[in-house]
Amino acid sequence: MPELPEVESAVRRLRDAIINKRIVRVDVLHPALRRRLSPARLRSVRGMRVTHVERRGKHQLIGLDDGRTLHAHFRMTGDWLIDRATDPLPRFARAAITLDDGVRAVLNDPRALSTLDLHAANAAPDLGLGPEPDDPALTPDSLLEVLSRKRAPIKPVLLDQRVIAGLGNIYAAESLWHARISPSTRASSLTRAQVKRLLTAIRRVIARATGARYTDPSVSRLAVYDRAGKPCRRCGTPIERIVQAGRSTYFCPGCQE
DNA sequence: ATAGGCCTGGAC
DNA sequence: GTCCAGGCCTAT
Repeated sequence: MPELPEVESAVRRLRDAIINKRIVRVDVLHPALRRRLSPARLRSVRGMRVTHVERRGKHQLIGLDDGRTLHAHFRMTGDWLIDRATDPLPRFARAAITLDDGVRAVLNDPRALSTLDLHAANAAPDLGLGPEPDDPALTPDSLLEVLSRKRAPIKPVLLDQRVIAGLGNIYAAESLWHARISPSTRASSLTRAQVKRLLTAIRRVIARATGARYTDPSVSRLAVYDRAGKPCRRCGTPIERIVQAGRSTYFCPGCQE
């Protein structure tokens, strides 16, 4: 599910479900969660009240009233499903947090790659993130400056969360298509005009996806992602799929320079 | 920069 | 069966 827009949607639903409530029960339902913390430690959030729920990039930070922070990351296929403690658990439930009013937030994740971490009070985690796409401090010039030091192709650079927080494989490709920039262009060789178009495109793509109703990044409204062989919506040239840094990249060889 | 690993399901 | 997957870390 989850790039910035989908995580933002999930955070909003989670916030509505748990803010200012007390956690009365925590269920750890998949052994892979142990990779980050023991079930006993995760269960130690029982009894805490939720003070805030925030998103940073693709990370989710859940503030507890003892000062600790529960830190969730969906990786590839995670999502929050909000239901009631009396409901049957969803098929891919990996953890469940029950609140004092009977509402339950279920971490549902078919691939079980999601992570939950717990940070001590007064220990704000360093997430290693660059600016959010809508950060006013992010400007064509600041982005140009960062990209000028990157020798890799622009597409994998856009996946580097230290450059811009929250972009993932789909919206990086979509943004490059909108900006008419080839994903193979060396980041440091982008012109200022191209960087300006790219930033505008990123903001448009993210804003539009964030406003969309959460289902999946509904394939039909995507310009290039997963459209290999299909005609470019702008120039008709068949969309190509290549692999960069181990990830699929979709682009139009006809109108992306 | 690339490959492999984490996990599992779905499409073919 | 095989391949692919919206993320990200570690090792080579």
